[in-house]
Order: sequence, then C-alpha cells, then structure tokens
Amino acid sequence: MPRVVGRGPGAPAPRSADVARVAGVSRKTVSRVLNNEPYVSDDVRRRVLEAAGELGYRLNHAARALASGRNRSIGVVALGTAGYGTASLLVGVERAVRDAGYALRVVNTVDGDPKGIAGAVTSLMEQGVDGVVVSEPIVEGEVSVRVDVPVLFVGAPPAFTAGQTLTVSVGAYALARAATEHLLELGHATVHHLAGPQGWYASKDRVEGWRAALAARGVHEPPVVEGDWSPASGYAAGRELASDPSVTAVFAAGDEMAIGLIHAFREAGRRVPEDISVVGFDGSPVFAYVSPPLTTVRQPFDAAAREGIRLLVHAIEEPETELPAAGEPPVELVVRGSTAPPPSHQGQTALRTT
Amino acid sequence: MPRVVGRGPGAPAPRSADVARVAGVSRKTVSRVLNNEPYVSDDVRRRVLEAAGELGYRLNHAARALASGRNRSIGVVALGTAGYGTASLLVGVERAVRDAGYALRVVNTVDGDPKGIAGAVTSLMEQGVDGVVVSEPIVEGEVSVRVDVPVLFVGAPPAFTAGQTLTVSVGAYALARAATEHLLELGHATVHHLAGPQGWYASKDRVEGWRAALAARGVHEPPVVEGDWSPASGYAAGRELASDPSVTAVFAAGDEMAIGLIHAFREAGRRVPEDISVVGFDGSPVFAYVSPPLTTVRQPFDAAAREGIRLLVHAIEEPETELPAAGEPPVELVVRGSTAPPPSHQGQTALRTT
DNA sequence: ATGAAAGCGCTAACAT
DNA sequence: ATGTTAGCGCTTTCAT
Repeated sequence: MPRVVGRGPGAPAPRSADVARVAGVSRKTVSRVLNNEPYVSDDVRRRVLEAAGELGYRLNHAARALASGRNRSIGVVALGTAGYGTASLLVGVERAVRDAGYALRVVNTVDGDPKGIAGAVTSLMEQGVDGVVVSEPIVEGEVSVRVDVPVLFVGAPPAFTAGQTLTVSVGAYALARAATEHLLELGHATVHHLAGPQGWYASKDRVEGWRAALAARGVHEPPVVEGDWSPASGYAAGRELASDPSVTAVFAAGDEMAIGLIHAFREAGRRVPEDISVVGFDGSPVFAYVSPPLTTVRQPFDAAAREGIRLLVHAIEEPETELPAAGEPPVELVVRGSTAPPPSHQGQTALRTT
Repeated sequence: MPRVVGRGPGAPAPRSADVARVAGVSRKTVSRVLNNEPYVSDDVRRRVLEAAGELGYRLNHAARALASGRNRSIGVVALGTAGYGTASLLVGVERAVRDAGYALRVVNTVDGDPKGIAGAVTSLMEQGVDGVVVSEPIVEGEVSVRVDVPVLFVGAPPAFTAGQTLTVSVGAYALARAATEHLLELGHATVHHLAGPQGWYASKDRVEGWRAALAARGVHEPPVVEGDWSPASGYAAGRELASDPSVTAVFAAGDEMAIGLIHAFREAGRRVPEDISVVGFDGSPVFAYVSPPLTTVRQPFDAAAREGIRLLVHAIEEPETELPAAGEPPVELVVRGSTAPPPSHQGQTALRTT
C-alpha cells in the first residue's frame, strides 16, 4: 500500500540513498555530486548522475533546507495589481532570481500598507527564504517585523530594518526630471503634475523630480493633482485640469493615468498635443499605438531587477565582502506624439489673466 | 559565535521545543496548537500561543514539510511576459492560493514550449509543491514530466498526464464567439480574425469561437491573419488588412493587437469604426480611454483563478471525493466605441468587386 | 577522494 | 487531553 496519497502507481519516490546504492557509493558522495562539490572523481560523478537519471531521482528541497539551513530561495513582496509596471518588475525579478539558481516565493499585498507588508514578510520568513525583495510600490509608515536575512528594496528607501538592507533605484527621480525638462524645453511656461497616491514612495520620487526641474528653471510650481494610478483617476483629473486655460503641459506619474488624462482633455475640446502636451511614466509599449502616441519615460525594470538581485545574492552568499556598488540606471525619454510646443504665447497670456 | 551567518544579534531562532518549555507542555502539544488540531484545552492553547508570541517563534516550513510530507504550497508555471492577461491571472491565482492557506512558488517559462514547461514543472516538484497550476499560455507539443501531484490547467486542455489533471476554462471559445456575433449582428458581411501565434491553445480557442459564429450564420470565412500578441504585430497585420477594401470588421485575439490594428487602419485612411469595426479580447480597462474606446470581451481571470484553485485544493486535500463541477464562466461583451454598422451596403459591394 | 554517524525542526503513530 | 518515540531526506562534521 502506498505510503502517501497522490504518489504515482507503485514505488515511493527514490531518495539519495537509493541513488547511492545503485551507484555503489555512499550517500555523502551523492550529495557531493549533486552540490557540485570538489573532491569527487569524474568516474564516480558520472556513475552517480547516471544512477540518478535512471531512477528518476529528484532532490528534496525541504530536507536539504532543513539540514543545511539554506533554502536557495528568495521571497518577493509584490503589489497585488496587474499593472504594467508591477508585472514587468515581477517578471524581471523572477528571471534574475532563477538565473541566480534560486527559487521564487511570491506574496502579494493587496494594498501596500505596513501591516500587509509585515504579514507578507513574516510569511516569507516562515517559508525560510534566504533573502527578501520588497518591490517598489510600498507606502510610508512603520513596518515592524523581525527579519534576519538581507532585504532588497526596489525603488524605495528601506522601510524597515533587517539583517542587511539594500536598495536599488529605478531612477524615478531622474526620469521625472527628464520628463518635465522635456516639456519645459518645448517652451511651456510651467508643467502641471498628476501624481500617484500620497504616501507612496513611487509617487514621492516623481514629484520631487518634477519639482526639481521646475525649480532649476525658476518657474512657478502649480499645485499637484493626485490620482491612484488608474486610467479612471487620470480621466477625473483631466476633467478638472481641462477647465484651467493656463494648463498647457502635464507630466503624469503613470502611463495609464496619462491616457485617461488625454481622453478627458479631448472630450473637453482641448487638443493634444496642440493645446496641451502630456508625458506619461513607465514606457508601456502599447501606448506607441494610440492617438496621439504617448510620450513617456521608460522605467528600467529589467536592469533594476537584475542589478538588485545581483546585490541580494551577493549579500546572501558573501555577507563579509563589500558590495559592488550599483550604477544609476540610464534615463530614457521616449518622445512620441503627445508633446509639442505650447500654443502661441500671446493667446496663452491673454487666457491666463482669467 | 552565531551558528549561522545572517542571524540577528544574539540567540538562534527559537524552535518549537523552546515554546514547549516556556509553556510547560510537550513539543507535540505545541504542534497541535500550531496546526489547529482538536483535543487541546483552551487553557493550554492560550499558554502555548502566548509563549510563542513572547519568544517571537516562527514555524519552520521546511521541517514541517519534511516531517509531514505536505508543503502547503502550490506552484504555478507562468509565462514570462508582462501582458495584462498573464499578469491578471497570476494576481488572481496568488490571491486564491493565499486565501486557501497555501504559499505560492512561481516559475516562469520564457516561451511556453514543452521543454520549458517540463523544466519548470520539474523545478516545482523538487520544491515539493502539493499542486501545480499551468496557466493559459501554453503551446502544443508533448510535455514529458513525471508529476505525482494534481495539476490544474487554466484555459487549456491537459498538456501532460499527472497524478490528477483538472481544467478550468476562461471561456475563450464563448467569448470569441460572442465578439464575432456582435460584429455580425451589426450587419457586417463577414468578420476577419487576427489570431495569436499558431500552436498556442489560447489562439486556438479563439479561432474556433470565431469560426463557429461565422459558420452559424453561413457566412464566408476569410483567411486568418496571425500575430504574436504584441501591438506591433497588430500594426503589421493592420497594414496588410487595410489594403483590402472588403475588410469591414476584425476580431483581434488580444486587446493590444487590436490597438495596433486600429492604428494601422487610421494611418491608411480607414476610419474606425465608420469604415472598419474592431473588437479586442481581454478587457484591459485602460482601453476604455483611447480613441475610439475599444470594444472587447472580458476574460474572467479572477473567477477562473478562484474556481481553479478551489478545485486544485480539493484535489490535494480530499483526493477521494468527487470534485464539485465548475460552472462555465459568464460571457461578458464590453461594447465601446470601436464597433459600428458597416459602411453603406452598395459602396461596400462596389468595392468588393475589385 | 570517500565514508560513518549525528542531527536539522518538525509531525506521525502510538502510547497514556 | 496530553506525552513518547521514531523518523522524514538531506547535509554536516570528522574520520579515513
């Protein structure tokens, strides 16, 4: 009678002892081969591999983790939404983690609040991950968890203390600044900003980049409009902004919000880019195919994920040596059709007196 | 000196024996409390929980898995792309898995080919998952892996044999049929189809639904145009289709391809929806805010994920009892602005003689 | 270059 | 309702 329900027909799964028996070596030697340890003759190595293949042997990660204290797995706390940004980052992280020979554990937080994050991290710790990645969308607030493994924060400053905290930037500040400067260089008197929700680091960086670009030119800083990343919130903001004739350029903190914004402008009879220019943020490829094609800045998700995981794995595997510093990611502005010089200066000033 | 690198300052992590000692009970009793087993007095339960809290005790999943043979984890083989569909499904799966009290292991396959899938599944088996989810994007071909746990296929027929295979539909066939029928009811003589890449189940279902709608009305079935899900491939297909004046309605197998398609049509001087109607597939919310707003069919990702995981967990926990059957998901057609009746009949026939 | 023995932290089966 | 004993499958010493 089979020991466990669910096992295929017949025998229980082979263990390393079975491989050892078939190969005519000790269990420890099998272990050595499987872990690519030195001091195994090529002949023995071959025999072990052969026996393993024959038996259809599969290593038991749980047993290995228990015995060695290392899991070769990395946990990621992601935001439970299906946006292009979140998803891209997750895909990049998965790839980088797998390439590093680690397994991935994912826990989503519905909303990025501290309590949700604490719970997610605790769950990951129980699962025995060797390192944790907290992905960009995280809100401010005290997160209280005891974490004794290295933690990588992507696109945000450390939100809690851990065995070791690392950060990798997605260059949001520089990207926001570049987006705003692009608009300013086009001749716009100022640039309005449709931000993400308050309290999010992702929002903050972008606001600051925008603000810095404005300050560098000494131009007036209009009040920030706040959205929630959704196209609907961009649309709502657009209806508001459209009624203000002084608005000729808007930098939106997300591509989808930008799309909603443009839609509202056009409905209100304001042409884009002739009357109002709009720049998005993310670099989602599909918006190159809408009218007008969306000018945006591309977030270097892949590069950030690769770089971040490199750092994290280093911290896991060689905690003593110093970390090779991460370079700032490149700033990539994608100019498409949603930006243009402002309407004639006189018309603009005339309207602004309103 | 600390035993393991990375542990916080001081003591090693507390184990269940420590909790037992502090609470003044046996290790097994601690185990009973932690697993919510019956036959524990309320008083003891309270004491154990208290001791655990005090010590900051965290269960060791690896040890539990090794001892019990069960991991309380589910693995998902996802496609390594950041599309709205894939990401939505993954988010839904993560949520459903967590709600069921399981952890999630994710392995992406860059391309959904059989070899990649086999590798992904093997990796998951080594990680000791109790069940596997193979998400929709999977290509045809023989996948040869030995799997002794239940496997759930989302939106595709079983691609390999396992301890037990389950399927949950996303209703792609019915959705494709509904999309095509919508166009036909508008009065279009026929409907062209921009499909996904050949070999993908996701493409196949949609082709068949489209074909069935056409056949039911006895209308001519034009040749299928093939894309690769990307907006660029939709654009390329659009340039081709735009030169054929008989084309007045296209059903695209994905929203992003539909967007590319529309862009190409407009560039070629064909208005949407006046000259050509386009229906997408997925239901991505942002395309309600482009011009014209995209008519589409909504894939019930959340419902499918919930339903699928319910089935899978049932198969894991009660392999004996029969599975409660899954109802077909609702068909949701979202009519927006990219569809309209065809141009006047006479103009159309005149052109068609070309 | 290889092996023997011990034990990782937990749960299972059987006590009581 | 609670405790005892014996492993789960692997890696770690430490021998050889």
